Amino acid sequence: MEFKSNIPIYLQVAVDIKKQIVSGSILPGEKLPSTRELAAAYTINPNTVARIYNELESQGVSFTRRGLGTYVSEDAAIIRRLKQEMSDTLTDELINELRAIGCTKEEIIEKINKKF
Amino acid sequence: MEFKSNIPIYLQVAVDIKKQIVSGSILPGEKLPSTRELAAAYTINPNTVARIYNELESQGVSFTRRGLGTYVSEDAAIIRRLKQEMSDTLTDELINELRAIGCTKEEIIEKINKKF
Amino acid sequence: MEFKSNIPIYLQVAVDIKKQIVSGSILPGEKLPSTRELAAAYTINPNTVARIYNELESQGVSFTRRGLGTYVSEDAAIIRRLKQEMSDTLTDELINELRAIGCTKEEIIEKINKKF
Amino acid sequence: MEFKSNIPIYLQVAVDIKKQIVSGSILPGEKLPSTRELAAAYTINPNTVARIYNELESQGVSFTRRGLGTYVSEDAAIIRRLKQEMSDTLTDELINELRAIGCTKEEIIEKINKKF
DNA sequence: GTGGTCTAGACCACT
DNA sequence: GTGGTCTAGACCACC
Repeated sequence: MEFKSNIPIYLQVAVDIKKQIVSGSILPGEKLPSTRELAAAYTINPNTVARIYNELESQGVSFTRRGLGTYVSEDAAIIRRLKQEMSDTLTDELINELRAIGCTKEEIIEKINKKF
Repeated sequence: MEFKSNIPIYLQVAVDIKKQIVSGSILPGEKLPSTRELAAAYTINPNTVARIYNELESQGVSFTRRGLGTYVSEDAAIIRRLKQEMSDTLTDELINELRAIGCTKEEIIEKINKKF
Repeated sequence: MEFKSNIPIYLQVAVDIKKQIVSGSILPGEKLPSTRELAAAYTINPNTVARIYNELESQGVSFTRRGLGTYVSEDAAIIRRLKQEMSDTLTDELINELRAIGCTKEEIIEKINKKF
Repeated sequence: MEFKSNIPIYLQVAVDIKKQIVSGSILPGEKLPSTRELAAAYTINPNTVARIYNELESQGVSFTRRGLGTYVSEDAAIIRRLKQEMSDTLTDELINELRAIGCTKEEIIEKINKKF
């Protein structure tokens, strides 16, 4: 994965993991990679991974079992909320960018109907 | 403007200018800033500006008048095509992301109806 | 301030600051010490202070102005919620400890009536 | 049991034992563990245990029968006084904290009525 | 083995 | 000056 320079790595990776959770490629209750594994996978510092897992945990997306590892939350409501948030963000971006270049609401909806 | 590290600056600026053209903040036939002006505005190298104007001209978006400067094309069809291209690219990208996290077409359209 | 060994420093200091906010010795909107100042005051590492302010911010207790500093939230509802949380925690502790040594509810209430 | 770093271990263990006596999990007249047993139970030094029993005996909570061991006092008045002391100390501490964050007597009593 | 915490020191962007 | 991020390396508690 390549990182964008203007967004903190820990946020980019957190979003990446959240996408995998929301899309179902990581299941509720599933164990996430160990901090050292993930650090190696992204070639980042283990402390940065700790921060990522911290971020996820503070959002209720994951929880940790001491000495065992970090797990995805099994709470379906949280996963739903997460999907809601992420799709809202993406939709907002879509609307703003298209509006900036002068698209009307109808044009946008037409595009989506055609492209999806 | 902030540049992303993984995309050439000249492309990022070209897209930025094209957005302004497509949205109407720069009008057909209008004179674009001089190389030195644009270099100063974006705090980039004048060589990079030359590349930007090359890029725009090769797409038919602008043309140069020897000794006078660079002008936006007056051909409405080209501007329309440009808007079409840009909005398509944006829509494709974001729809892919939205699909990846499991959004249906109906969900997206509903969101747009609500937020626009 | 002396730290208890079994509780993370960043949590102890965060609680300490929250007490000051709830009790009114730090007012809503007031500027908190700079990270380096607080680090010196508690003789801890600036990184640990960053974590403390992070913790407070993620709880909505504070916010930061880039290049200016960290400020206590001006949202009265958040301060109220904070007081609620902290008094609940203390009351729970009081109840649990006294119950552990065999006090009845009536004894506890009598004590409070007498001591307060 | 976890020890706090800033309070002598012998005092922490003495309090722990007194809690058990006051709550009734250790009965009046009951034999307390031998020095070596208690040292093993808390993984502390036998010398520290001697100090603990000294502390208890000086408060009249326990007494030693030469060659037999240490026993909890059978004097109900002493146990009552002990309970009084311990619950007073605890209540004082926590009431101070609650007052410091601006809780009124009524709020605390209401909370206790709700939670107990 | 796991995550959690802390220090030290660096570089960045913003004001 | 401010906070924000990241790396490096250490030690701890839990399993």
